[in-house]
Amino acid sequence: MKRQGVKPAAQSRSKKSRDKLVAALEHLLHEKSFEDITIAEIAKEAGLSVGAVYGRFENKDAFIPVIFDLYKARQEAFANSPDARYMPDKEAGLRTALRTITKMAWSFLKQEIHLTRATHLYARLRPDLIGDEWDEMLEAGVASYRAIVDFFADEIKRTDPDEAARMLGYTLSTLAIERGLYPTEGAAAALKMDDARFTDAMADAMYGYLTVADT
Amino acid sequence: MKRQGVKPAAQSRSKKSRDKLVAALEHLLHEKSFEDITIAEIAKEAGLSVGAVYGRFENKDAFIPVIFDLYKARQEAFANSPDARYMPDKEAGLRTALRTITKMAWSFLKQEIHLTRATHLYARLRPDLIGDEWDEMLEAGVASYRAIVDFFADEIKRTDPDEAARMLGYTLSTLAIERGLYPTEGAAAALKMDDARFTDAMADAMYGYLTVADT
Amino acid sequence: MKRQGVKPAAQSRSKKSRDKLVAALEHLLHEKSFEDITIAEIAKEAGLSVGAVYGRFENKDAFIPVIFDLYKARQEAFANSPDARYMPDKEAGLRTALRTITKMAWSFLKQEIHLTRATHLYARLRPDLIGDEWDEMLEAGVASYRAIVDFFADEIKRTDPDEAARMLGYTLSTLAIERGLYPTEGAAAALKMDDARFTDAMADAMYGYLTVADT
Amino acid sequence: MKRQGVKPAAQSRSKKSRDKLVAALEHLLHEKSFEDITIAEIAKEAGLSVGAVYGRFENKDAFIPVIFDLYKARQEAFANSPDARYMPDKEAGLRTALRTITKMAWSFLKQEIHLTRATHLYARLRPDLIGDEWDEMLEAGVASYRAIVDFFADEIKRTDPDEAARMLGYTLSTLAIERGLYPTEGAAAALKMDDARFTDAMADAMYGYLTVADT
DNA sequence: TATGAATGAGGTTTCATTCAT
DNA sequence: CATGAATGAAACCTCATTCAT
Repeated sequence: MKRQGVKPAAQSRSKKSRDKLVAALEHLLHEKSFEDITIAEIAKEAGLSVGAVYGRFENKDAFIPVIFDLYKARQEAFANSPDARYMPDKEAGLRTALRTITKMAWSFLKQEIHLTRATHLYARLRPDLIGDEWDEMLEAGVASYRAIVDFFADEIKRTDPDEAARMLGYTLSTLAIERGLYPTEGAAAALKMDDARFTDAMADAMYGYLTVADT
Repeated sequence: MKRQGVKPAAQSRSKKSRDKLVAALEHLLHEKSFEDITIAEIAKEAGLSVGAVYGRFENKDAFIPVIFDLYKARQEAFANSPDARYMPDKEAGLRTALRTITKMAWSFLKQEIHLTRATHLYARLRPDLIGDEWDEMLEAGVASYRAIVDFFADEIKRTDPDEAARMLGYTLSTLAIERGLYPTEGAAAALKMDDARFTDAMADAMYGYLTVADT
Repeated sequence: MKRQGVKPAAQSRSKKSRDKLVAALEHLLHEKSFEDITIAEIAKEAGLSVGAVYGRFENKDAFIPVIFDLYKARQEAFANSPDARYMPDKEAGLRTALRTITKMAWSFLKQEIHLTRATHLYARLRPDLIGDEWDEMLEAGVASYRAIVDFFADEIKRTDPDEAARMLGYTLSTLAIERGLYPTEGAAAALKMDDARFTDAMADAMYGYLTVADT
Repeated sequence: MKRQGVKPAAQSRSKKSRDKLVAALEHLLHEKSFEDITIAEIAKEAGLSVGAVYGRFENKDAFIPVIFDLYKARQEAFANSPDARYMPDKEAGLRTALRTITKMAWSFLKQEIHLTRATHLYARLRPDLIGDEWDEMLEAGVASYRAIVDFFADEIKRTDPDEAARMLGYTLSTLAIERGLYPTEGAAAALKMDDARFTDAMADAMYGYLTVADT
């Protein structure tokens, strides 16, 4: 499915321009929100003209899906990186598995805070601009959590493994992102723990959730 | 502490105008984000002129603390309402207590989604505009969770009750807000549960967390 | 002639209010230009309300003649003060007389810089708001210079004493005001002399002018 | 030194727009004060849009240095024009030289009254917006007067030639500007002379000043 | 008459988008 | 295709003046 608003790159020069613009945007996202970034700034940062931006992107909104795509690409890259190569180990048990997973997720988040922030924000502000891949990505996440749940089925007391996997995904993602993005504002401000303690606490909560019967 | 940017109201007419403006803003927040609301709209909604707005508020930013205050007031009102009158019951046990609490919190959230959304957003976008009361509110929340933790001390295995109370507060608040505000976007989109099941799941996760030894 | 725009004061309370307003305006003129002073500021400085200002003055412009009147009153007060009691002395001669006069004029100027500035500025910006008294004041000045010219007629070579008196008034006033009001800006900035040397230089220029035959 | 607030023009179209804006401003200055001129008027007069104005000038204040520059350029142009080509002549003497100079200065002033008015006003209202060139211009003026003083050294009785040159510059400039800009208001209103008589009177005053011993 | 809240016209400024070169 | 100047629709904000209390 062709992404709406993004123009095709007929020449390789264009492809390069597009990449420069995306890199420029990502760079600027480290400093300020997308809302506060102007087209002129993106152009300047990319070493291109304003007109060139509109040669590649139909309008400013067309950059938003790019942020999503970038985020998704980073996530996939991380999933395939040595840091994320993880094989669950029956011996070690569910709790250890969860602790490993939360550490990995946290590690990814720290690397990509600016993209996560923007993605997070615009998934809420402009949900209309996200494509179906978003759902696919979420479902892929659910599937990988489901694999864990199935792998440790004997330790787990939840009756609905799909629901359990979804709650697992939702909770870990939400808790990590909130603290990752806004450690000093909002609810996380009252959380007086270091990162290691925090990831373990999340793992413990999930361990408790999974191992408690849902009557 | 006088709120910066909000002008004092010497006449009662002025007080009424301020109230009208605040009510107008709150009403508009149901429909759109603060960013997208113009001063002219607030004025019109309040049945006043643009100048009257500036007579009460130094500039548009001066409305942001008002949103915080409103949110805080609603929370306090809820805490003192019959809906929130809850006495923990030793017989019923920790798990029941947590399920009651999550239901109550969820109920409040549903009532005040628009304020929560705005508060949540601007606590992140403009942290400079929040006063110290925010921290006080957070700490009050921690204290109430601490009371629960202490009350059910015999059921709880966590060694650090303060840390446990903070994790409790952080998790419940974060998970509820995320689903409450953005049920169909972001991580919550993959969460296929009804509200009752969701609040119970949160409660279970916290029950599991508290009753698992932290080795 | 009733001053246009200034309302009559029927009660003595009003008279007092008017005086308070005028004093407030004069005080504010020390700090900023009339243009930059708002009605609200004048009211506040006077300890009155905005409405009370409009009870005494039809509009903001109605304050301008007040500035003129104030200036005129100060000038008259100075003219009748011991500092300005000056009797020309034949023995001492014209040059000495001129030096005395320039010193006196300079002294007045230093006292009333803020009023002179405002008067000067608004005589140019809003000439329509000055009454006939201005011309009367100018002519009174010419008359007093004419008295000097006549008194020292034997030293003076100018054929037209009226013209000489007018040039005298114009030059002394203009040169003094420019340096007095804007010592560091404009032409005065290049004038590296102390005040005494400056007043003497003006006197010398006038002495030279009067004692040179006009062919 | 690049002028602050004025944006660089990369394309020649832009340069033309800037020129159009400056010309438009100058044209409007014939009719009203800078204060009373709006950005929209400048834009309209230049046949451009409001946005185009902000493309060339950071804000309204950025026009003020332009007025100064324009004034300076006009002065330099005049200095190099045939009208101002003047060689002092020992035979003719100092008095003749001064009369020629005052006539020339007056002639320039009459040509550029609107610019002089604006320059004069804003040098006082916004001294922060003038660059160093202003001082340079003043000193250049002093230097040219100093040349006259030195040239006619034998006729002159003043002991300090630098001071004499500065007083000469200050007096001629100040007296001419006052009458030139506000012939019917302020002190000049009482000056009943035609222009020729006035320039001669200024010359005579300066002649008298220079040829009187300063004891 | 006094008060000060309310009015609203008018100005400045921003920036996504277009388009002549 | 690239450039960046030009457009113009909003938005914010000010303050002299009015007017209900």
